[in-house]
Amino acid sequence: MTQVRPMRADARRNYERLLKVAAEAFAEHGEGASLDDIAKRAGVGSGTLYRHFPTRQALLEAAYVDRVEGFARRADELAEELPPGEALAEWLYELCVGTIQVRGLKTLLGSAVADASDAVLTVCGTHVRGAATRLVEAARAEGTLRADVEPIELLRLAHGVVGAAELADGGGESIRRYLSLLTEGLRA
Amino acid sequence: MTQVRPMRADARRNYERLLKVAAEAFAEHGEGASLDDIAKRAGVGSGTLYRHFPTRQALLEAAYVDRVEGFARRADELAEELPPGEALAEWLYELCVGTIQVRGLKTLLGSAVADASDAVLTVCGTHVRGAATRLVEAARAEGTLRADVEPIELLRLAHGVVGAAELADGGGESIRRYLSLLTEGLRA
DNA sequence: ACCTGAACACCGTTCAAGT
DNA sequence: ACCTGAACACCGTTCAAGT
Repeated sequence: MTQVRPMRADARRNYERLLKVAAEAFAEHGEGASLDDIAKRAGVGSGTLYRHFPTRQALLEAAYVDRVEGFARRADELAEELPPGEALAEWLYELCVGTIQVRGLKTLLGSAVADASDAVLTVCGTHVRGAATRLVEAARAEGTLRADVEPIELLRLAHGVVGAAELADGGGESIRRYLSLLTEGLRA
Repeated sequence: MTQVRPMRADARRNYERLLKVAAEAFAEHGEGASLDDIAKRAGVGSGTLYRHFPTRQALLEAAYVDRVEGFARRADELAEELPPGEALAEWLYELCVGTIQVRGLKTLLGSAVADASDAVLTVCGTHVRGAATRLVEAARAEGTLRADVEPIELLRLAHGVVGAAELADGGGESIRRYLSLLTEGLRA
């Protein structure tokens, strides 16, 4: 799971600088940010970047894992403050807003809830799925959420809501609107 | 609107070959298909591609405008065959399935329903928005659709459903499931 | 009027050489 | 053990030269 041998001092320094610069670059340019640029701005050779993070996905995940953990913690906060149904609704709203505001996070959360029959479940996937499951179970027990809706379905639909909101202005009001339509349904 | 002067014979031939090859390439590799490759496969210089289609978006739209018109015609067929509510539901289903099956179409339809305060409305946008409006008005009049839902909102949500279904297996069953959740709502 | 394709800029990825 | 940066492959875009 974790490093057996500690990193050499220079390696550790490079690793951390890369993470910091990568988070900024992804936030600024989205998930397609230039890797070469990230390496340059971190003051390391491009090979060093690839040594630490073999794929773009690996770097993206490492750069944003803190934020995703933040969402998971926030779920438990909300569960203590609000009735289950409201806690779930508010959490989904905050998750969508965060996803749309921090560029690069959308792809990461998308792959975290993608059908991963082949790939191993990512760290981010574990966090976000766990949080959703806790909120969903409470809301189901309370009787405010359809019993047949799975946590993963809710996360995928939330990802879809973000996509829909992006086609509008991408602001919080669009997200509220589309989440509300999803919750209430489209029937007259 | 249309060409005033007809194209020179060789220009017209190149134009048509580019469209044909582009449709194949986008279907195969998605919207990111190599433009250089398209030019080569069509047997023209890369400059010729840019002359006819200044942006990737322009080529994408030209290559798929037929299909989008097909969706618009299909809306009117369904409106004749089924009650308004069912016609709308079936059309959205077919639209989503088509969007997911033909790679490259998703981006095109996305930008067709994007908030276009700055850009001019595209041809595809006009078609698809018109079709949705006709179906929505009928369903509203029938009383099976919430009166406050705009056609453009429905199209954006459908785009979101496609995104959600892609995170699952991307098959027709996922689309049916997510469209159903959207229609019925999430409440117990 | 239209086409060609070389030229340029940019990016991802690998790997030989270095410490 | 780790780093560097040149080298290679690939792609988008422009534009001078050609018909």
